[in-house]
Amino acid sequence: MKKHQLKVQNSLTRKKEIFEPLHDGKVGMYVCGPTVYSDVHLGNCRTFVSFDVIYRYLKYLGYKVRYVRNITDVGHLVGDVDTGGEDKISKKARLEQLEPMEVVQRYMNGFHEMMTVFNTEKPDIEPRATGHIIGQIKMVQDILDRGYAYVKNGSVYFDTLKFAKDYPYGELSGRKIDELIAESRDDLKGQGEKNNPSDFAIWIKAEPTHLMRWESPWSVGFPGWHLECSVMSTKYLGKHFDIHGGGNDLKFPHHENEVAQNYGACDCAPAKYWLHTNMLLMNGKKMSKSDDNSITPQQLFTGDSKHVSKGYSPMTIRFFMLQSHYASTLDLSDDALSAAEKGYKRLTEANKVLQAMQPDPAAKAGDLDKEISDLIDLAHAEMSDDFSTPRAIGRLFELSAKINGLKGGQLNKKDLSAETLELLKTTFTDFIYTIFGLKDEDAGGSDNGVTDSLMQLIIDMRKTAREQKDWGTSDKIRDALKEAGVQLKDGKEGTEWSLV
RNA sequence: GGUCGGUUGGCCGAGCGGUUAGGCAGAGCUCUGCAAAAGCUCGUACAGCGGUUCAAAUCCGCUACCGACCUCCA
Repeated sequence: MKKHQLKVQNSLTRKKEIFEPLHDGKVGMYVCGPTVYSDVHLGNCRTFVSFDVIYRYLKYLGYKVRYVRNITDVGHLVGDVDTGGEDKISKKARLEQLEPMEVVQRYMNGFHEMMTVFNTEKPDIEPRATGHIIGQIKMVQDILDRGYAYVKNGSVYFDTLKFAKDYPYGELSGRKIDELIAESRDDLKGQGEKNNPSDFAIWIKAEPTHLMRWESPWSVGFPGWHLECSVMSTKYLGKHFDIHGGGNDLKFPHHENEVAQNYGACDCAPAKYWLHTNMLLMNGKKMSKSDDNSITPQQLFTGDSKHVSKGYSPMTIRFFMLQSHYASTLDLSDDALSAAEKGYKRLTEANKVLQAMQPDPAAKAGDLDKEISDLIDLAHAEMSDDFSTPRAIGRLFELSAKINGLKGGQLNKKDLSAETLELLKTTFTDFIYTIFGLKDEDAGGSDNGVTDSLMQLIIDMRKTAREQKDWGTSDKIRDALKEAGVQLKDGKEGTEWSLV
């Protein structure tokens, strides 16, 4: 099979580029993780599912990937430093009368559980900001030494004006420093200690009531939010690494300032490729914790929300997410979810049929063989084109029609070579499980095949009834099973069943 | 207000200058004892108005909506 060149949409250049890792065969990828001050919501999950697929696909292509995804457990403020911003973790701890680390542990656990439910692979390193305070202090010092920051009353601010003279500040987010300054003229809000409104804190002096605090050369305080990512990506992936990812909403100011800090500290650009996932919408608006336009994964599973008519399984939701491109917005709706649910079932059923299929001994490669090989090749090409899961899924559906056609006798198995059948099988397995990270949910598993035996017995009894043209009995069996949620499927080679 | 992005058939969602995306729903046909499942076929979508081109959903301009970022958010 031809190997397709991987292309990625680089936010930094706003172009789709051929992916070339800095070190042959290896990829370093840093993704901004969650701030663990409350339950994850579905929007977070979408981003991490997107990067999970990217991680999986890179590995599938044979790269040795180091995937670093941080946990922000300090430094992320509510509001601005100057306007009395409070650390999110600290605030939650104060409100719930918990230790800050208790808050962190609680929501980090919840986050991990949800990531498991969505079947995402664990990152190779999951560093936490509080574990890297020394590194952060060091970087603040480096930035100060190189003249891109200044100290004010124990806090340290990044000097964006100075920086912008030497480097292109705003490159990533498309901001212009002049406009950022100009904006402030209209905005009469107090600038506080900052020399310029576009400056940002890299070390913050802690108020006496502040729970999380560390000694530093400038004050007892805590690091600025953007700093942790600069420090931890550098520590684990090097000064210059391959991929930096995160949600679209982090582009500015978070990622922009991260870049500035890296240049500021060591004159080096952190990532070669910046990948940004787009937002999950609900009712046409960004799903957001701040307003109530948000649904928790749990609510979606149980259907306990005004936004859905019923519950949807984690894999249905994962599949739903993969049906759109990671860089497009995705609008969550009940209709879309139930369509995804049926589509997902169609795909998994086709896969079951496929895996049970045996090649025809007299098989010869014909037109059908080529059609199928071409579709397989296309599916790979789609994935290599900026991880286009929706198009790859489209190809899999086209292949599903072929599979069902072979099974139903509309297509002839003689036209499909054993090699291509085998390739088709591995393709489905690779895509569904390895790359898309979907997993079987209805596998009852623990009843030692009792269900299968029972079903076989019932199917046999119905078969006998049908042979005797006892339609009353056979239809009663069929209808009663349907009522119980079991779908009988009469085919050329006998009857099969599946859960509805 | 500034910057950027979007507007595709009943619903979701690809598409980045010429070719059927795909899924769900719907219609017809085949198969079936009747169904279901499955297969095949079909609906003549591209916000509006201009322009460029042999050719535009796709490029350019204007208009209208919608959204994101600019302040914490994946």
